[in-house]
Amino acid sequence: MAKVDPSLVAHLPLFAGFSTEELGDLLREARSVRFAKNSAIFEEGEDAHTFFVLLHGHVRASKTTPSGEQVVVRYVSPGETFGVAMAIGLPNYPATATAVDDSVVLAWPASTWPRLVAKFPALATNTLQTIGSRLQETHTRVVEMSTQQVEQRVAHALLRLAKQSGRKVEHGVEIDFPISRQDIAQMTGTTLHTVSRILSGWESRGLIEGGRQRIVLREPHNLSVLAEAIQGEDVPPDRP
Amino acid sequence: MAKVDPSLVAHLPLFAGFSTEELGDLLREARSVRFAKNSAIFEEGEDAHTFFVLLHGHVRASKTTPSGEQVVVRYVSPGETFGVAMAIGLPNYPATATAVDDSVVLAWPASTWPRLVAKFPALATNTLQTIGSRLQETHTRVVEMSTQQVEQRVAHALLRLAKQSGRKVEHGVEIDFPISRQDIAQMTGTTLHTVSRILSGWESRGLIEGGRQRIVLREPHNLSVLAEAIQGEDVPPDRP
DNA sequence: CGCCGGTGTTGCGCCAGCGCAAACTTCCGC
DNA sequence: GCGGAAGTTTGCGCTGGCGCAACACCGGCG
Repeated sequence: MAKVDPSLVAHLPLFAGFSTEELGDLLREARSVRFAKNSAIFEEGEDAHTFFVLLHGHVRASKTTPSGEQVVVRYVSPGETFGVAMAIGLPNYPATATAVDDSVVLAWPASTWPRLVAKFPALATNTLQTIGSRLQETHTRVVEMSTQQVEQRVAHALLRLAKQSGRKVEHGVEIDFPISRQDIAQMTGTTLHTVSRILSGWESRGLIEGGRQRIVLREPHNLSVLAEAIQGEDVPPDRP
Repeated sequence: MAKVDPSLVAHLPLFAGFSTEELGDLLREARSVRFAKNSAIFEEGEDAHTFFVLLHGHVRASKTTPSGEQVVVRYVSPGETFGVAMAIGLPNYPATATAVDDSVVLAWPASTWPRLVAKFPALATNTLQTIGSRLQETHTRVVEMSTQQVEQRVAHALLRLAKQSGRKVEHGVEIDFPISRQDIAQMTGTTLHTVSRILSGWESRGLIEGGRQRIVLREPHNLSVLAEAIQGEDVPPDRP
């Protein structure tokens, strides 16, 4: 637990439209907490006692099916909120959050939410925007899973990861946190075997450079070409 | 365009926590509009000039891919909001809305949203809850598409449709609006051929009763058994 | 420094579901 | 009541991607 400098977080979408004093008010109620790499921040089903803003590091949100398979819901980047279950009326977390890297978060007790929202209405509208974009992204994912082949989906996933967490590196853009083939499989609805095969193929074509929990995009452009590959070039069957 | 009786809509989630006068205020700004079966309410990409509450009928929200394939995002039931793009900061509708039945909606000009939210903060929090549940549902869909076979996904889709729009009928529960095999395919990420085969199979087993744009669930229970069918009964592979 | 567990690669066989094609049924408009 | 369009069913062959299995690699720890 530590004090947080308001100026460091003032630009985050969640705090848009807040004055310095208001921001101070808000931050006074938060604790700053550190989570070690691979530690759980909260578990699916646990009661949603806290909501978070990620300050540093990366967090994976995932859901587990009754039969034990995991699906990655999203990766959280610094500046984003997560664990806002109670804001949308859920008493329990709908997913598990794991720090994939050493991470630092701001944490508010969920019980403060109603009071904070009443005091700062912008909090509700800002959160609405955030949840709205996530809904959009998730719909995009559904559309991709419905219409595209595995290879294209993986390409899209990598490009998205690179955009949101890419670090420029000598020969391209590297995804800035440890990510396994298994993780990518769980993001795209396929198996680690298939992902491995696809990445191997791309690596031999020079599109990417792989490694243990590590991926570098060497030719993002050619990758996006691959991602948009058309399968049905003919006229779409319309509705009446 | 017509007046709307506040008492008819007071119980809707969007208006939770509103006094009768406040509700009157809100409704005064809305028009009531009728859409004929199969008419478009708005199109994907169009600027989001209006937001809606469905009073009567059923509306399909769908997205179209660059290559022309359609994916059904959801079916809207009476009492639900739709077209709230601007509330989440989008200038354009992210999907197309089509009346699948003769439908009646309440329509507000999008331009009134900021003023309404400022005046009635509950509007923001209620919408947040709504969008939040939709996000949950969409995540569920992603998980299903990632882990289940087509047959199970179709079973889930039918059960969900029956729950939200089922009409009790002599031999079971009928889905209360016209829905084609194609529609179901677009909800579950498969083809109308596969859906047709699956439904035929179920019909011959007496689980359902089909017809042109019509489905009756005769044995919902057995259908849910089918939906939960386990493929990997073994121990799940954990993370470290 | 050598072992060991987690991670990644690759070959092989199989099958769920797709694509194509053709026929059939139902509804609607004329 | 007749024609045609939309929706549905069904057969058939093919293939993308899965499941299994074996192996290779890397990095950390004792």
